Amino acid sequence: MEVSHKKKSHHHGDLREALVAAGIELLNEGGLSALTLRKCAGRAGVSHAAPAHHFDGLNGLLTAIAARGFHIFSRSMIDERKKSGSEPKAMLAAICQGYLQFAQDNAALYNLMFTSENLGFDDEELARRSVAAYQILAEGCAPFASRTEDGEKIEIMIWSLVHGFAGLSHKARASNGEHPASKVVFDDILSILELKAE
Amino acid sequence: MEVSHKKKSHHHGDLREALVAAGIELLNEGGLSALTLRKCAGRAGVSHAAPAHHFDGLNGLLTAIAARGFHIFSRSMIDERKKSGSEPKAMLAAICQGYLQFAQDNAALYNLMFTSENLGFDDEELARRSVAAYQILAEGCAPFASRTEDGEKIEIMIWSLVHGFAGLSHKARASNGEHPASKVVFDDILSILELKAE
DNA sequence: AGTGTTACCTTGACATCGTCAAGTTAAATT
DNA sequence: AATTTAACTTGACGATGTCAAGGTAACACT
Repeated sequence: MEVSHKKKSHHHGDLREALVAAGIELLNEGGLSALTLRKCAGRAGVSHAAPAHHFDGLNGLLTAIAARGFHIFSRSMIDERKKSGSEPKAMLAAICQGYLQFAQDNAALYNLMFTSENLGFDDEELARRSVAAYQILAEGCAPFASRTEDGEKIEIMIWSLVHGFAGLSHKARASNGEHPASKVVFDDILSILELKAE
Repeated sequence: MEVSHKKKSHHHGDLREALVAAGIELLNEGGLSALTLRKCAGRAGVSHAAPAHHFDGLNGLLTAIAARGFHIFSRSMIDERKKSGSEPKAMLAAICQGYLQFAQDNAALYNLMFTSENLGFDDEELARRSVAAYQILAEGCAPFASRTEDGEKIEIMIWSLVHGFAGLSHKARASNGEHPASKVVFDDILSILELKAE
């Protein structure tokens, strides 16, 4: 008996992973309304009821997809951070760049991760991956937390800022560019903050 | 023939309004997944296909609900602003308070308004109401736009901040209080900005 | 090697959903 | 009063999530 993850047994090679991948594909192609248990099953080449043996219904699949989303999300932030120098301000800007890049390239997945009502809060993998993503942003904020101010407040402020900007940018792209947020780039906003390290 | 709004004719008094109200009720009670054309029709006391004569399918109803949402949203910000003094900083804080109060009391409706893919972008009422809501926030930001900095950037920054904070607060309430954003209040974040009028 | 067990998947059914076509009833118009 | 039109109903269709029951291939064990 296996530990429940990574089933590589018979009929299908790794159905669980194939279903998650198919779900992300559908999300990118047609948004949340295009993501369907039956269509995921179809793309994976199995019958419509097969997913039930790997996930607790649709919400279970959504939870697994969100968990995978947070993994990709973290990678996007880390990749950008690696490309920046070691200067605190540049690093934070790079992390935010990775944040916004992911949100832009995976809009439907991002919304699923952050605004879905039906995710399993208690899922271990989802909790771990989302906390890990937050850690990256928090590390980027750490140099700017002076001893008088609570570092947590800085984190929440930056997180709110980038999260909010991502959401508004989505709407800016949906509307036909009439949206106020479309003309402004995030770096300008960060510079207004006049953050100072230490 | 009427102008399409405010049908007070026969069988039902004002079905259009009743359907929107029922939709908001369902949204508050069970989230987006509980919002159904057929259930709205049922609550309004009409048959399942009646809504089709007032809205362009489900997306049309969602659009009307979102438009009504922006109206309530604007009222919430205006109400709080009235309760504050005339000092610029207090006014902006009050507007944000009304913003966050609405987002908290109507979480599902708020998410529908800001993250739904299926709203009619081109709907006249929705566009008008959402622009009106943005105006309120923009007016609150105006005193802080120095001539050297583009006022629009300040608006986007504040909007991103409060929008992002609202979204994170939703997740903080969904998770069981373990979320970082739950311990911090928005006023603390606003004070970090050290905004100065003029 | 043969047998039983179990994990993996299929088939079929059901209720619910959005949508469409056609019909019905009541109001408005002429 | 007759006709037109607006408001709603009825019935049907395909798609969806979920459940129950069955089948099949891999594995375990004697």
